Amino acid sequence: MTYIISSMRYPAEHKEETRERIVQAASRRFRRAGAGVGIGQLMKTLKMTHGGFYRHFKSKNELLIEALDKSFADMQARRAGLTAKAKPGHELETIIEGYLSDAHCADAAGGCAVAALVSEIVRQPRAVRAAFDEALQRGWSMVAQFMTGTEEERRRKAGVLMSGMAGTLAVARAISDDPLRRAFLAAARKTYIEAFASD
Amino acid sequence: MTYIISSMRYPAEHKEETRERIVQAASRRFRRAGAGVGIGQLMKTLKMTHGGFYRHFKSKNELLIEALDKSFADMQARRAGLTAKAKPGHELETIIEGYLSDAHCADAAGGCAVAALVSEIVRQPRAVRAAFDEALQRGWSMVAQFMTGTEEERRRKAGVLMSGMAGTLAVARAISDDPLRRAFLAAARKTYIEAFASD
DNA sequence: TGTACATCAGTGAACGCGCGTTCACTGATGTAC
DNA sequence: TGTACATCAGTGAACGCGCGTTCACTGATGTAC
Repeated sequence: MTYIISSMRYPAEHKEETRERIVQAASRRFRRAGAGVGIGQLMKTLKMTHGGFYRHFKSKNELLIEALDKSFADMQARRAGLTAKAKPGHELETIIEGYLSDAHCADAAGGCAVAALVSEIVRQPRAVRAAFDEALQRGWSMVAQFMTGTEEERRRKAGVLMSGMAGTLAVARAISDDPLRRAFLAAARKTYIEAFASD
Repeated sequence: MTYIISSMRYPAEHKEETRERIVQAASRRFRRAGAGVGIGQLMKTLKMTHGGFYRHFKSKNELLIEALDKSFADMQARRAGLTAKAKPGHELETIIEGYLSDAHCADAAGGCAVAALVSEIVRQPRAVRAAFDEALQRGWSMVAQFMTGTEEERRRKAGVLMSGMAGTLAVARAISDDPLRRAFLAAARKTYIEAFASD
């Protein structure tokens, strides 16, 4: 009974660590290069071969789902840190400034998964879409706490704000002229703050 | 001299017609299924084989660019028709209502290319990105005429509005629950109209 | 402490598949006479 | 009007390539004694 468990050659952490390294790398890669990134390319980054991948995940979709979850969790954590340090009553402003910053625009790999992958998600299998969907709602309700109105209203407002900013950020990334892109982001920050954080 | 010209077997329109049918089909297909759609699949829709494609385009990228231009042109035309029929002073409201309508949400193939393809565009070759970029600016300046402020301000406001709505629409398409999606779109229409069309 | 054995994370060849692109061809049509 | 010929839009086999996934294997490590 305990035989099976005690016969593990590696410390239990070893495998778990590799798995996490894969999820971590995938989370960044997918955001930077899209959901079309191959298992082979990905494993090469980790100095491993593609075959070993299937010791950890039963399919690429399983990885995509976990990588998305990781992206959202990281974003959530960073946002929590940001709002905790913000002047009370200015949390929304801080969120908007951060989301539409030049830094976030330049760092797709470490940024919001919605901005990086929106239009690709609709084309993914049901399970992936469902994971994305859920994470989305979770992310929004965190932002909703800084809104005014009934709970329903606050959740909706948060959704409109966050999805709008995601679109704006994604479009900003498609603008190739540097000063134009920066001016566009600045205008967007101003507009979103006026519309959502000026009560 | 005239020999070469006069020796064409088909009426000059024939080839041009086929080419236009390809662009038309591609324009819809790319918006529905993403830029990853294959030449083979596409030509099959038109009851042709993939080989003939290269009589009309020198590469898939050339088609992508033309299909994007077509998508933008169609959208522009539809928008012009909509605003022409709108009550004077209510053009922006009409644009927002139309863009964030349930109908547009359900019709990705016939809808806005930005909402359908934003996050994929950044990963396309330079030439494609440039075409997208230009079309974007053209589309925005059309909407800008209904804004207030200096020309610069109006263009920026138009960009923020349109890119925000594109993100919101793209996210709405990822929401799988039907009533939730509709409520989300309704909330978005209200928010965008208040923020942009209530002067 | 030293040796025999079991485990299994990771390797790399192989699979079937669809991709973008090329190319020798076919056959319907137009023109020349 | 009838026949011979030229054109070229469209066909379909073939190419090299990367994909997701499978699988027999290797070899470093842990456990049993």
